[in-house]
Amino acid sequence: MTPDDLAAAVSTLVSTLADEGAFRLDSAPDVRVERPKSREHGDYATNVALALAKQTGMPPRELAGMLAQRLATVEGIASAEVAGPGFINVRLDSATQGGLARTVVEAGPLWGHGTSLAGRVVNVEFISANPTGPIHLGHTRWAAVGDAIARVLAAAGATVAREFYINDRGVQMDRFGASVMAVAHGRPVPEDGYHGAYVVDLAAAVLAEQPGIVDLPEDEQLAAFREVAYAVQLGQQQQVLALFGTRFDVWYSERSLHESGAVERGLDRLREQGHVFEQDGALWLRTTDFGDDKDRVLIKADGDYTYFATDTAYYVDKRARGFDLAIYLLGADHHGYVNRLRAVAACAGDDMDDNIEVLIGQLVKITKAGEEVKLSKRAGNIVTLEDLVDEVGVDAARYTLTRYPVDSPLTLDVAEMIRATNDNPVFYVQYAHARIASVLRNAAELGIDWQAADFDPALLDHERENNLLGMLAEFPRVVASAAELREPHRVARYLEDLATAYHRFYDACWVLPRGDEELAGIHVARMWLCAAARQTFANGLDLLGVSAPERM
RNA sequence: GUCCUCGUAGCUCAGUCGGAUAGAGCGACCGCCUCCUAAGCGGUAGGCCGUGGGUUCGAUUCCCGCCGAGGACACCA
Repeated sequence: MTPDDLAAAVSTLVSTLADEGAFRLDSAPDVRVERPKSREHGDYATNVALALAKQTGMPPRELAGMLAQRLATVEGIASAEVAGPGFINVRLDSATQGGLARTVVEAGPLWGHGTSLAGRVVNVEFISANPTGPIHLGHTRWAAVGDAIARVLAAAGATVAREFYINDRGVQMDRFGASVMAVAHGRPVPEDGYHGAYVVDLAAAVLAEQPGIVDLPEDEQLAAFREVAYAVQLGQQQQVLALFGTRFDVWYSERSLHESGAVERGLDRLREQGHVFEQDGALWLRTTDFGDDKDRVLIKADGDYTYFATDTAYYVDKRARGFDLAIYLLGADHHGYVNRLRAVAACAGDDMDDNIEVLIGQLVKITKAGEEVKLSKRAGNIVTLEDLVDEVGVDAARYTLTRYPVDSPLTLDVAEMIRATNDNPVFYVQYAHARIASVLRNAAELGIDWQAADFDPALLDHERENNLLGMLAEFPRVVASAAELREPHRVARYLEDLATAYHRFYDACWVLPRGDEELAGIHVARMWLCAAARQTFANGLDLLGVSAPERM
C-alpha cells in the first residue's frame, strides 16, 4: 500500500461517512497523508480531521475518532489512533507494507513514474549559449538542471523535447569572427572583441580546417572566419554537452527563424490578436496589456527587427510546432525577460499561466581559495564545463549542480569541490546502490534465486526494514512533485535520505545466510527489499542523469 | 527609484501548499570491522529559522514594514 492508496482510502471513507449523514460536507477535502517525523506517530498520519473541523462544525478530535474507528477496519491497516489536536496516526500491517518491495521490483525502470502530466507536450529550452565561446560554468548549471527537469517531466508522463536556441545572428557573431581572424593574423583582438585564450585555439582550428582562408579578400575573409569559427565552436559545444550526458532534440538556429519566414508569421499572429501598434515610426507590441512594465519595440524606426521581435517569433513558432507548454530556463541576468515573455504569450492569444513558463536560475558563483572568480567570456576568464568535468567527473558535477534549487544563488569553491570529491553526497548515494549490487551479486554466487523463492512480506517487520519501506513508498510522490514544481533537486535530496535509510538497514539487518546457515524466509524477503531499493536508486539517479555504479 | 529572488548550525545548503521535538553534508570531538563494500553505522557539541508587527487554536512557513545580500530595469545583442 502506497501513501496515495492510503489517502484514497481516507478520502472515500470521508465521503461515505458524509453520505451516511455523520456530518455535512460541502466540498471534498484534499486529503494529505504524511510520514510523521517521529516513528511513535505511526507509519502515516493525516490531518483531515483538523482540516474538516471548520467545514463540518465538529470538534476535530471527535471527527478524527469517528474516522479512525472505521479506518482501522480497512484491509492492510493494523491500527488507527487519534493523537494530539486531531491527527490520525495509522499503522500498516507488515505484510501490506512489505508487499511494496514486490510492487517496486515488478515495476522496474518505470517505478516512480506517473501520469500527472500525461497529455502535455512540453518544450524545454535551456543553455542557449551564444556560439561564440565554450560552455562555461554558468551554463553548466542549466545543462545539468534543465536536463533533469526534462527527465522528471517525462517521468510524470509529459512528452518532452529539449531545445537549444543558437544565437547565430547579429553583431556579436561579427565581433566573434573579427576576433578569430585577428588572432589568425597575429594581430591584436579588437577592443570590443573576444579576448579569451580559447580564441587562439579556435583560430588554429579554423586555419587547419581551411588553410586558404587568409588569402581571401578582406570582407569575404571576415565572413569566412565567422562561419568556420561558428561551426567549429558549435561543434565543440555539442561535443562537450554530449560528454556531459545532456542531449538536445532540437538545435534551433536563429538564422533559420528569419530564413523560414517565421519572423513574419510571428508578427502576423500578433497583428491578428490586435496588440500591435505604430508610434514614432516604429512598430510596437503592447505588452503592458499583460503586466509588462513598458511596451516593446518589434521593428525599429530604421526598419530593422529588434531582438525582441525574434524572441516573439520564436515563441509563436514553438507553439506552431505543437508544443502546448514552452518552458524557458534563463539565467538571473535575464530576469527582466520574465514579464515580457509572458506578455508575449498573452499577446499571441495564449494563456500566460498555462502555455509559457519562465524559470530563472541564480548564477553560480565560483570561489577559488575563498576569492571570487569572475566569469567573463570577453575577458577570457572562464571556468568551462570541460574543465569542471575533467576535475570532478560527470557524476559529481551533475549531482552537485542538481541538488540545489536553482532559485538560490550557489557558491562553489573549486578547490573545495575537488578536495571534497570523496565526501560528495553523490558518492553516498551511489555507494548505497553499489552496496546492494554487491549483496545481490553475492546472493547469485551462493546460488540463491530470490525471485523464484517464496517471498513473505510480513517478515519485514524490523524497525529499519519498516523505515526503508516507508522511504521507498515516497518515491512516486517525490517524482511527481519534482515534476510539478520543476524542482529536480527534490529527487537528489530524497535519494540522500533513502541512502541513509538503506545504510541503516544494512547495518542492522544481515541479508544473506551466514556461514553454513540455511536459506530462510527472512533472507529472501530482505533480498526483495534490497532489489526494490536498488531499483529506486537506479531510477532516481537516472532522473538526475547520474550513473548508478555496480561497484565502487 | 521601481520590480524580482534570497536571509535557517562555524561553512555550503535542505525543509515550509500553516501542524506534534527544525534537518543533511562538510568541519570538531568520542565510539564500532576474526562473515554480505567502513565511500558505512552509532553518539556528543553547535539554532531568538535576519528583524518588528499582523492573521490563526497553532507561524520558520501566509501578509505588511524595516535591515542586509544578489539581480533586472535600452528603438543593446
